[in-house]
Amino acid sequence: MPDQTKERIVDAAYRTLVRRGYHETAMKDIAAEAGVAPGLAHYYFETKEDLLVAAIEHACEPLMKAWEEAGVSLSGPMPEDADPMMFARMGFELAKAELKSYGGLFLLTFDMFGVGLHNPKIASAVRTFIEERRAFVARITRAVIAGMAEPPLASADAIAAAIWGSLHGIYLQKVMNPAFDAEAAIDALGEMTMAFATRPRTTSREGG
Amino acid sequence: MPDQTKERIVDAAYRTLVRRGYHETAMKDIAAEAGVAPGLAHYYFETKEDLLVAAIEHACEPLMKAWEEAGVSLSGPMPEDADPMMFARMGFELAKAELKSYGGLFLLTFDMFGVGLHNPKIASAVRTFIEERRAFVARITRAVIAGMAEPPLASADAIAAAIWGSLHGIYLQKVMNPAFDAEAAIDALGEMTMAFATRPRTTSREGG
DNA sequence: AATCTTTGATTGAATGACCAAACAATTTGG
DNA sequence: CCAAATTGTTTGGTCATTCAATCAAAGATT
Repeated sequence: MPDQTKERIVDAAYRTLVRRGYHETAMKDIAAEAGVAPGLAHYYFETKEDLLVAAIEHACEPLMKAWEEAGVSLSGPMPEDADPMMFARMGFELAKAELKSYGGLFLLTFDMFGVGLHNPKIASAVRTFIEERRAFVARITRAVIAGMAEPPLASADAIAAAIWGSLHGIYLQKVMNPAFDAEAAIDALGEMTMAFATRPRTTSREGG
Repeated sequence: MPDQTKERIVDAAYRTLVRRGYHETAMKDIAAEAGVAPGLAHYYFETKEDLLVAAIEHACEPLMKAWEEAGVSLSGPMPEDADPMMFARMGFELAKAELKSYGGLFLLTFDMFGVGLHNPKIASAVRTFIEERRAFVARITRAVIAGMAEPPLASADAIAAAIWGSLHGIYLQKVMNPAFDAEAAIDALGEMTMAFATRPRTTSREGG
């Protein structure tokens, strides 16, 4: 049952990498967790890097599924008939939902970011990871902007980068300090965003 | 000249850690960069972790100095006579200025975040690092809120967490992809924040 | 049906390299 | 002469990756 074996190794990699971190996890630890000889892990995955990427993709699957069940796909187009503001609101709700269920994925992802700082193969995976998610936020942002009384000075991409960045930063604070109230922070981000999106037209804007 | 030696080691640690990353840097590499025997690095710093923390604190010094010269201190009180909105605007300008000068510090900091995920000693340094900066943003936020026509639902701490998080997330995107337009993203964050802070009083807010 | 063959899956030990930390020995400066 | 500074080696352990050998199952051949 070769397929099940590969799956078992990826699954063991996920658990082990979450528990101990990339640099503190040895290939033989993952193999042991999978109940398999060290060599077999290399039979299926040439390098530890490949296993890290596979583990993250594997761990993202349920999240992707949850989004698609909510009618959203990371890379697909946004349904044109839907209210963009409703989509934005739903995005923040989903972001809060992630907090409850995907602690392990956060750890793994942030670990990947750290490794990616000095590892080209992982760095490219990181760039793809970020780009996908930022583009997703940007699609919603564009739709919201289209409905604004006074369009913002900033581009949709820049706003999306700021919003995705905030979510990332909030997750980071949560991972680093479980007592941190990430829900409140996401609510604050949502309040700011909504206030911005619904602000009335002004003839002269203050500031220089 | 023991003091200069210690300084030389910290400086070498900074350069080496930025160039190669924590896990790819050996104590002997730092020692070599400092032109010193491996044992001497351990003479001044018991563990590699201590050296990482020291290198970051060392690298933060010029940044702190820049802030203090601008009349701001990370932990001190905010001058009561100043216009809070002006402080907020200046904060975003300083955030943009950091982009130009402190690339190495970003790398080191993000590396520290990664290491901190599974290393208690570093994790505590990370928590302190984040907490200091978030508290700084929160002080400005509190002052801004005091001047708002309609106070926000979210607390100043939650808003500060969202704003600091956004800055962090923007820096991350910049580090991972130098072509990323981080200035535009910070401008977008600033525009959102300012629009939020200056929004007019509303009797009934939409949504629910 | 019985035996040989091939191929992929799997094993576990070996390789070659690395490193943090400890330590004993030496130098320097007061 | 002493204590702090400094050296460079040793220790005791780590690990990713390789590899030769074994195993199982599916055909192929007789």
